[in-house]
Amino acid sequence: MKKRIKIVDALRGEQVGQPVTVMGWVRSFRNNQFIALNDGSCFGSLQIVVDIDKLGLETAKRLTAGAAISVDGLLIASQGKGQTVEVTAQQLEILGDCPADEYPLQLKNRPSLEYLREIAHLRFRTNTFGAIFRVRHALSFAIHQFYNQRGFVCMHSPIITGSDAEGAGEMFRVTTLPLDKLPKTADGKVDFKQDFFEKSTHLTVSGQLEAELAALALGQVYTFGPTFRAENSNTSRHLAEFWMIEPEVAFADLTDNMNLAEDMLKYVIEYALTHCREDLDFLNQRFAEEDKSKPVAERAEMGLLEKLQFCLKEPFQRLTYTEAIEILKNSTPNKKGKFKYPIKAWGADLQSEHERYLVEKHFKKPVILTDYPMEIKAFYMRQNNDGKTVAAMDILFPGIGEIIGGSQREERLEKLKQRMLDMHIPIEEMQWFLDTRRFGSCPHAGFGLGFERLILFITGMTNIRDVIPFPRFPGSATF
RNA sequence: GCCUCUUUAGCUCAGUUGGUUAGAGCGCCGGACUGUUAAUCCGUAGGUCCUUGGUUCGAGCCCAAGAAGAGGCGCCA
Repeated sequence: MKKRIKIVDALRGEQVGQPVTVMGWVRSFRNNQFIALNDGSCFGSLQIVVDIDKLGLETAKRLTAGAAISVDGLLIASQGKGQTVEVTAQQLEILGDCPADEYPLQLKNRPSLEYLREIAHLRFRTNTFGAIFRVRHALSFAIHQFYNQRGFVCMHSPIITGSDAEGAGEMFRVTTLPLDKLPKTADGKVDFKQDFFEKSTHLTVSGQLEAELAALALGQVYTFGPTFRAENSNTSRHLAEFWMIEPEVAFADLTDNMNLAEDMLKYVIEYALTHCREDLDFLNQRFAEEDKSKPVAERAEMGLLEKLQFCLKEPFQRLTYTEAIEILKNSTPNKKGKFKYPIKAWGADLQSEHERYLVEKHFKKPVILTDYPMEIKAFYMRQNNDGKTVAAMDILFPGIGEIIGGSQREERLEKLKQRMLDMHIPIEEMQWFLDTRRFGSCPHAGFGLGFERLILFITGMTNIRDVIPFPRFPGSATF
């Protein structure tokens, strides 16, 4: 293959006056003269100027939207308005035709996100999804960079787990047993001794427990991997397969945990703002247009970029569950009976409507809620001295709700065992986990960040199925 | 899983109280065009009105069931 320069580099204009080869996909062909060429290396397209007589009508007709071409030419300062550089074509080769009468993406059409979801294999080629997936990459990279700079070890926790006590919901079974004739034991149950791992196994719902094991030796670790939930969740915020970041830190308490989470979120937002400017500008514009079509009462108070910058300069609002209940109890919607689930007493689990009120109406900024009632939280969270709350924290973001859930972990063996007994967690199968508390236990804390929810927030998209290349959800594993 | 809404041309959508031959913009196809910027201009074609059943002289429109999609809720990240 001929050596090409990427369009992102060509647009920088440093090579003006030099012969170049560029390759990409035609976005549009105007006036028998101008090709807008995009190669995915950046949001923008490069203008190619062709001489129709030299090119020939037969070739010109094949310059349809989506066609892959290679162009040799001279990179020059643009002779027209609207762009700084362009390429005058000397040689043009069509690498792959794209029949316009069959190709579903035409530049001037406005396909809906729902329609693009049905052709997810092609939606990468649109402005919107190009921008989203470049931002997704940048955020992924920024997360690794953030933890690397702080001396964390990236830990690849297992995807197949033999533990069914991770405590985070319904799991997908992993098996090689023949489903049409399952081997049975004497008492009629499935005989997993004959399965691949000689035991019952599932896809992981969390890497946290494994991360704890590593953190109690390496000090600071994080996982960044796929996570699976077999829940029948039909919302714009849930996926059956999603990516989660789970840091775990030894010698850290709940405050350290909150500081780490807030620092990380701000770091990656800042990273996106400085490294994805062009893509975010487009998404910002898209967000504004979407907003305009909504009824006035539902419109966002801030634009996308404004919202991201606001998050950087304001400290997140930190308050306890107990304080939040007081605010909610005395809130106008609660008094006027506007909540579907009215706040009556301490101990109730907060619903989406309550979280949204706190974040979007009361504080108007990201909120960290801490010290939840023990009864509504997981077994591994550290019990507070009051005997009724645990050192948990949830970070709530506008529009998407819970983006981070975490806690200081219960490091005291007896308290942890008692809690597991109370909650019917099979202690015998969890000895490997309890060993951390037997041998050199120490205070430690961690949290889980839903990667796609972070991308939702930063891109201003509203459906989680639009920020992962090939979404998996109940009834759908196409592509 | 529950509630609400939607489904009309390739895409995005109008379609009046149930009444003749179902419309628009864009795209596609054909033509024109050497400084365009979602290029523009001219012309043509294109429909299982989601499916099935029902009411009616007559259904895109009313009723029932089903399918697909979206939004909200629950579960959570």
